[in-house]
Amino acid sequence: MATSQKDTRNRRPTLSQVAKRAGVSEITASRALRGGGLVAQETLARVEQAARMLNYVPNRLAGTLAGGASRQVGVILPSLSNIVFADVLKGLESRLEGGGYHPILGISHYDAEREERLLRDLLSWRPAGLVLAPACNSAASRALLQAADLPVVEIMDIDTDTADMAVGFSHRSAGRAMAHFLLGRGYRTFGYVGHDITTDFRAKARLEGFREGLADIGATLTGIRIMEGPSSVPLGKQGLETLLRELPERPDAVFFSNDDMAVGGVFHCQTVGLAVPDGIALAGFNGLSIGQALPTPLTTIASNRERIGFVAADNILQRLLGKTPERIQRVDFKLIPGGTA
Amino acid sequence: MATSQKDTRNRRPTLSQVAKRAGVSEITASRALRGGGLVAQETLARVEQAARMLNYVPNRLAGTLAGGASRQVGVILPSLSNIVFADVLKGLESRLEGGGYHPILGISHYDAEREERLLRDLLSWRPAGLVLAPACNSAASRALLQAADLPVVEIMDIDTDTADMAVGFSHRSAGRAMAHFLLGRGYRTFGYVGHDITTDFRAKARLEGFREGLADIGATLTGIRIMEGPSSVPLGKQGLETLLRELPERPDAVFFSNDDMAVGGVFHCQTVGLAVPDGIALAGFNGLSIGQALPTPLTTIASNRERIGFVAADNILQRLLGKTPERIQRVDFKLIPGGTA
DNA sequence: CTGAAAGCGCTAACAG
DNA sequence: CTGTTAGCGCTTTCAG
Repeated sequence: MATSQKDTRNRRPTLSQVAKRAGVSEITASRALRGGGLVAQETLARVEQAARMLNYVPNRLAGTLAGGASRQVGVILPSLSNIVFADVLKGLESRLEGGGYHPILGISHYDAEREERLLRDLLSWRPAGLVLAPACNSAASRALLQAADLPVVEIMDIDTDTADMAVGFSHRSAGRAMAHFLLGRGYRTFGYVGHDITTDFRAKARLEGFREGLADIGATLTGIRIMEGPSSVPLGKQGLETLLRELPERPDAVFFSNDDMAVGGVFHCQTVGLAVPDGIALAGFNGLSIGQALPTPLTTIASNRERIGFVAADNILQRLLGKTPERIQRVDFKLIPGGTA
Repeated sequence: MATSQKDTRNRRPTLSQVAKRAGVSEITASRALRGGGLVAQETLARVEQAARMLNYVPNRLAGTLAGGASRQVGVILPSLSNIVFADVLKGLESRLEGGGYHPILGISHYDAEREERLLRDLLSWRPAGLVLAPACNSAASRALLQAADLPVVEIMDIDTDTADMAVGFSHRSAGRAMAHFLLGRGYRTFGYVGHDITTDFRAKARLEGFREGLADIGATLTGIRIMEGPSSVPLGKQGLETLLRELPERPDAVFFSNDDMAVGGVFHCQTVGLAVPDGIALAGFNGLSIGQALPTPLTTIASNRERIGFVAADNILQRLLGKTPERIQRVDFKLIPGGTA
């Protein structure tokens, strides 16, 4: 009876079975399997063989609960709708994987409440660390993080207050940089086409920076078009079309919330036969490969997203090794002149 | 001494502390917090308050170990380099999140050995289920899955043997469909530009299907250009350029391994002033929004990637509820005529 | 180098 | 509706 119950409930071999088979105690089997040379060569071989024969897969829930380190890292991203956060995740995963760690993922959809719930959920798995691209700056989230007492890396922007560590660059500065570049090219009237900035506060920071940059010589935005929904190529196409229709005079240059949107702008111009950059100059943000493959490469600002993910993961791992990386790590943007502005 | 040790090691409040504070036993607190109405209203309120005051975050490692269901789902994808698998992951996450589950992620990089290691690693967390886009068909992986005794969904292609459940469509059929469509349009000579098909066996299946489809009327591929590295817009651009340079006669139509590559092809034609589709017809695969936003929308085959992820997650959850979804669930492709072929 | 004992934080199984 | 008892599978002490 008791046997049959065990059979149905959990047939997976346990460490104790491995130990029995190898003729050693549980703890010796444990030490052998975890490596570290605390066990005689011969014993090690016997345990390893026993494990192999039984097709043993350790139970890390038990291991972690008993005091081992977790080897899971919580990751909260606001979206997976464009390649940007996929790139970040790729960088994260590649560094974590190297250390034997795995990301547990949550998507906040730029929603504070959701972010908070995710934080709680992921924390309940007692991860070794946390990486998040904050969707906003909620006090509740901050409190949770502070109390959690584990390495936390906030990624993408470094302008907001940091609970623990931050990796990324200043989006505000990026906006300013683009403003200055376009001014340097001689453009004097400007438009902006963006996706929903009430949710994407980094896009908003870029826009603010852009405005500040223009203000440095007294220039301003003559037209702004904010589209609803997540950014995309079609949305940018539609956005530029709308902006130009609404505006009495065509601006010299248009800055887009990101490259997806800007490529859409390029397509609009191709469609209506408007020359770029002579008829109108266009600039994006992110440095996606698609923009660079256009017949006329897109003027944009490259962000090193994969590296941001990689460095963030690395910071967590460093911390777990007892080191203390810089609180704020810059992975800076780079302006790409391109040919559209 | 003992106290100070406890302080440093783990200051997080436990269920027992919550229980004490609420004046009930641990198990009552447990029942209260898990919901289900097994506890008196008043008791529930007291426990909830105690938990809130202590800022209690349950330890799911302990919970799962003690017999609860895991609420983690292992996910293995071959790549995050283009939007395709990000879309899948998005669909997966959105369904899992609704059920209170979270994905633990691994990227196989189309490598069998790596996939196997990931499988072991993820299994060691005792997930409630597994979703994977197989990178290949390794026997070792299959054995692991069979022995694991948990719901497993293989996604993307449904042509290969399925260990448990499968969600997706036949990539071979997709290739055939495109061949037939192009033949129907009157094209008679064909080229192919792809990325590395030794690793991406789904792209390979599409190519084989395409060949078969052409063979149905005795047509063949006059030129094939396989590029190294992961697919991208620049790679497709370069690929078409190379193909056309190498070929004595320009083919009527070129099929690309996917939309990223095909958009690159479109850009090449724009660059050299080759008319599409009159000078040359181009077709892709995936139905990415970028292709549809081109001045001339790309002829392609749309795959419903987000839905594949969603359905896969749903199958896992169904299974955990004791239901038995169809072993093979079709989320079919759809040919989009577009204007480039 | 190996082992015995104790316990991580929680929940299933029985009782009341 | 609530409590007691006994683990889950592993690792940390502390002893040899």
